Amino acid sequence: MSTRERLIDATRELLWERGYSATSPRDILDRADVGQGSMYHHFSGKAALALAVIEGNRDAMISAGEDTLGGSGTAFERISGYLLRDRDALKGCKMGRLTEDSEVMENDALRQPVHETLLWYRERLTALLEEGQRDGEFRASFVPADVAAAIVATLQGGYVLAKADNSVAPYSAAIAGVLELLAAQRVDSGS
Amino acid sequence: MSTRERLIDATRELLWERGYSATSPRDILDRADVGQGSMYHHFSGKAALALAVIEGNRDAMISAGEDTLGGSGTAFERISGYLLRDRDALKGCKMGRLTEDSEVMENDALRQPVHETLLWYRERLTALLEEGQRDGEFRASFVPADVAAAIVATLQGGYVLAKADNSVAPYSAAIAGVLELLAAQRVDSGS
DNA sequence: GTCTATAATTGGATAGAC
DNA sequence: GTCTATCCAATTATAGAC
Repeated sequence: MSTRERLIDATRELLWERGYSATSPRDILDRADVGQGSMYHHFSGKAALALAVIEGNRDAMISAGEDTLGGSGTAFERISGYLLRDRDALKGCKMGRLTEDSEVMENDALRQPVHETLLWYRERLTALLEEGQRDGEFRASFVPADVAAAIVATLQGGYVLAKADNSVAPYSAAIAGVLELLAAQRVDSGS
Repeated sequence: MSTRERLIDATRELLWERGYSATSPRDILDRADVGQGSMYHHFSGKAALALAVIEGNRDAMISAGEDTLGGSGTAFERISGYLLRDRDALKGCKMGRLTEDSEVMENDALRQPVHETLLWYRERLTALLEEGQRDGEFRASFVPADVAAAIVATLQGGYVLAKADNSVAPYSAAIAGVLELLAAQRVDSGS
């Protein structure tokens, strides 16, 4: 693995674990086992390195999302597959956590890929819910864009609850809760 | 207002705006318009000052929650009143944001009041949803503790979406979405 | 109780050897 | 391309005057 790749990987891990502000160049160099000069040879500084990482995360997350949400099965099956995907809830979302990092939110270049990722998920879920309503799978009694936002928010908020509780239990409960409510929207749900 | 109170207020604002790690003693002293020595006279350091603030936030948030969730009206009315309460979504939750601050989560004393606050809300909403099911207001087709976690998570995640979008729109959509799903659980909802 | 001065450490970046 | 040495500012805390 190249020095550049080692820098990217170390930064990716640290941004996930501690965020941007709390990650120092020294932390990155120690974890990548690289000298001071190498980082400033490959990148103009900490912000440029972080930007490369965050843009890579955006691409990977959108790709993974399309694999799950654009797969086969009913809309409900695809959404529940997405929500129940195996995750380390105590680590949280590598994108979502950056929204609580002021330094990231105040830097338009860094905020942009975070924005694009979460927007993509809301839009993709909106399209899937609309499809479900059109096909008669779901009742027409909810607004797809609203429920899409609620689904993404439940995931993001589930991580918040897990971290506060130092336990995955409230994350799992939140996911289960939104699925129970969504299941009741299926026309064959018997309600 | 006493020097001590000014220190507390300045710290409360800064913890909400930037979190704990990104707030320096100097930031606090500047905003409180207090000299270096005063802070170390009233508190043992930054952590002790933050603890006083976070515990105060916990007490205020639980008190405000009981006012709304323990008020009059049906369970649905009280929950929608809580969710639709006027909030500055771009500022987010002063407690929730601390869960993304590693320094806070790794300090048990600081994490404890954050945990207690979010736990209290989940438990209070669970009790309210159970009450609604017992009274025949809600169907028995959902697990109260799951939906309670989903409601709190939607709020917390709604703030994440708002910050990423630099707009309150996705926050409002997420709240609307969870309310649309919950409304369908009312026995007189016609679904 | 509050102030200014200062210390020790870390954060982020640069210089220049190899 | 990578390294070590170094620089300047900011962070957190202490000392000691008033």
